[in-house]
Amino acid sequence: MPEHDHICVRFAPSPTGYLHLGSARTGLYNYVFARRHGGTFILRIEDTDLTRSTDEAVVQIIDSMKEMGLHWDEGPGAPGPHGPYRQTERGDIYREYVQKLFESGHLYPCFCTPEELDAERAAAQAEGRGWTYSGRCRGLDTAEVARRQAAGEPYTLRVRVPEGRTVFHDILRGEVAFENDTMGDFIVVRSDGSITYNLAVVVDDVTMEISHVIRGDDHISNTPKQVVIYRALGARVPEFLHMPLLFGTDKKKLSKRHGATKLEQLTAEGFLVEVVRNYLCFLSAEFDESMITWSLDDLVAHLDVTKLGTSPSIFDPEKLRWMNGRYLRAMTDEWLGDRLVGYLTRVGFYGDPAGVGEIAAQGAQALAHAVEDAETEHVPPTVPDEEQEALTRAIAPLVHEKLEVLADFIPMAGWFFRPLEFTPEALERLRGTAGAAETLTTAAAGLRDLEEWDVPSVETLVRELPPALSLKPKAVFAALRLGMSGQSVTPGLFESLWALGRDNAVARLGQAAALLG
RNA sequence: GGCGCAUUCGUCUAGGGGCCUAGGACGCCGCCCUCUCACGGCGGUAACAUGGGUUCGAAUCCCAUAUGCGCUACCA
Repeated sequence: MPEHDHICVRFAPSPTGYLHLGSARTGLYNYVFARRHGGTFILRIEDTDLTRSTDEAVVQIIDSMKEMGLHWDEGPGAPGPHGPYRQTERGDIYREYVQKLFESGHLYPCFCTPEELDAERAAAQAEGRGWTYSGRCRGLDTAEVARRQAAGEPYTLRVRVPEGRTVFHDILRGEVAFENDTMGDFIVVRSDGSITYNLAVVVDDVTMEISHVIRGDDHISNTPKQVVIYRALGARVPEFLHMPLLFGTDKKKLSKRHGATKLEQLTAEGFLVEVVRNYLCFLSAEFDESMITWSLDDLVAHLDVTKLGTSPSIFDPEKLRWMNGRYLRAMTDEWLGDRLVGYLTRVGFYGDPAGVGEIAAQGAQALAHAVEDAETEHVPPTVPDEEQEALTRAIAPLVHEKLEVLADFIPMAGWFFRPLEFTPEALERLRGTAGAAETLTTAAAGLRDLEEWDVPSVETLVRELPPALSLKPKAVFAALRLGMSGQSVTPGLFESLWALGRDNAVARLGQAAALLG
């Protein structure tokens, strides 16, 4: 996009809640675009809606941005030449521009009351006609305006929209045209003196010298109004890029009903930010496996925002899971160990392995909700003791290829951290396994007497068991697996026994054998 | 209602007039590998919204229709 001397983009969320994944995606693309073209990335908070905006939401948005690694050049906490960066702090600027527009004759006062307008609108609706403002106050002469203002009649300021059509360029769709009479003379300053969204964005984008407006395509219909304002201001109209929206699996705009829609919840479920970030980028773009492990810098180097698709994409948790697993497997065991320790700490696993295990058994979302509750109440997570941390790192290689999300660690390996325990079903299964008691006692004795405590020795011993006891290997493995863990699904048997440590392994098998007696 | 945007397997997409009996990925199914669960490998299932044009030839161009979404506010 080289025709601009300086590329400057902005991401402008309104702080009415946490950072929605769809918005996160918009922020991402803005960031990538800015970095790719050596431009400036501004974070602007659109908090003109006082009733819905909260400072807490601002903090959350900032946290999410930081977690994704999206650093802004200018914005909250990063002062620059285009500040302030919250709309509520830009009142003087807006007033100045309203003055300008008014003096140049692009604005006129309108004394129509909301009631009158509503009535007109209702009438038009009843007849099945479209409605736009009639322009009744457009031709009021100055004397009358002065008289009514003096009388204290409330009024709004409307834009004198010119005849003709408004055409703008969208990078993804080309020329988009609107007939001007479909927008009517719209309000830009309310009767209480506050200004409306369409004016605020334009003034902000003009004063911030934004060269490219990258936002969701739900803004396409607003764009012609904004273009009219740019023209009235004599300002250069930026390039637009309206990205397709993100939907849930029911083809509706993504919302809380679709489960995880915010980054924090996804990471609490065991997804990695890096993966969520990349996944968000690859929607609306061609998928290539090598992209899975891309870093933010790779994204900047390879992702061409101007080649996105134009139809809405659906957020597919299944594919995200798969990508997460691929990413995990591409990393080293040490890396996985670090991440697991961090994740398990966050979800409170080390403080209560059994309790967290139960919650996790109800599903990743249940776990995420529990984490969210703890975090909003600022409950400090329990850090692992030395033994727990070492055990986690020792197990990491054993579960590495079995994990799709980090949370999968808990059902797969949580038993390592708890005393041996059986559900009635598990015990039943152990009883039903041929030669279980004999297998357990023999194995326990063998392990106790093993010369070297390493995986090959354990394996050799265990593999000698079936012929020695005249049992099928399957039966022997099943008995030992159940006997050491109380579960029928675990990481590899030999490795698990080894990781347990000799004493622990022998003790567990002994306990299990005792239960059968 | 008006205006706008969108429309290829269930999902993400490739495709920009003949290379398409439409390719890849997730999911799903089957087989192989295998101590459970997985990983991995192999194979399979499944789509051009509909109707008209234009053209020797259309998933690709044009027009309608349908469907979805958005805007149509003194919301952002």
